[in-house]
Amino acid sequence: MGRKPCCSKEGLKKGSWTKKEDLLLTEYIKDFGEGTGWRSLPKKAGLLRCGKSCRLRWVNYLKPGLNRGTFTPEEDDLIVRLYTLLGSRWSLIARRIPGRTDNDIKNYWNTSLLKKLKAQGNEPWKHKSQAKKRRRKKEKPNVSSQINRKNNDENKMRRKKKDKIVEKHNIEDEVATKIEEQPHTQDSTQAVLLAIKMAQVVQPLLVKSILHLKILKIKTKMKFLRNFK
DNA sequence: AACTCCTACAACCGCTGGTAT
DNA sequence: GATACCAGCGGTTGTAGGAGT
Repeated sequence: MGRKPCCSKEGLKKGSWTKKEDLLLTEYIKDFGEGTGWRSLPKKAGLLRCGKSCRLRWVNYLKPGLNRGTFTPEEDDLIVRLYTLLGSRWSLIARRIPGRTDNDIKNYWNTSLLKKLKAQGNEPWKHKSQAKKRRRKKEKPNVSSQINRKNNDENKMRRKKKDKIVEKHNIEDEVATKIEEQPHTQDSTQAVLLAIKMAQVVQPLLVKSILHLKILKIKTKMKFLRNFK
């Protein structure tokens, strides 16, 4: 049984948002907050949009505190460094740049920054596409139930070690902070070199966190098998 | 003025992880 | 354990508007 697509329902509006729609969404979130569930929000707010579309509009455009101005050299520098280390994990990068959204940064990267870097002969590290990686996984024949089963097992384990995952996030934070602490440079060649250098510094931290999780997974499995006996 | 091309960015789509039942 | 739902993420597409001819 497949999942119903959320945005293909008949009667739902697509395309650019009108001022009236923006107002309805803003007013609703002002009154009831973001945490009421995006799925049900459009109906409650009187909008003919899907929840996903509402979320995107709010997060990327209407949310207070967004910085919609041009990117500063400092921001460019930070984006380059974070991209070199993290790849296209835009949400993670956006969290380190106040007022900027993942969509903003992604667009800016794809339309301006990448070209700028290429023109200067400074192509940053190429990271494997996350979506392609995901799609490759999906291409395996008839594996949805296997994946689900695997996911469930992992979910249970994850619940047990939630605290440990928090530790991993702390390490990621530590890494990002280390990058931010580096002095700003006007020259993008230096920025890329610095980023590579930083990647070498923080790599052991990330490897440590990944290994940590893998060990935990094995330990949990062993424990489960012992109990099963 | 009319057309084409290019750029920037808003919005969409498909997917995954987390969670509830 | 299986299934379904939801929120969020990242790649891609659509399009408005500006620049060039």
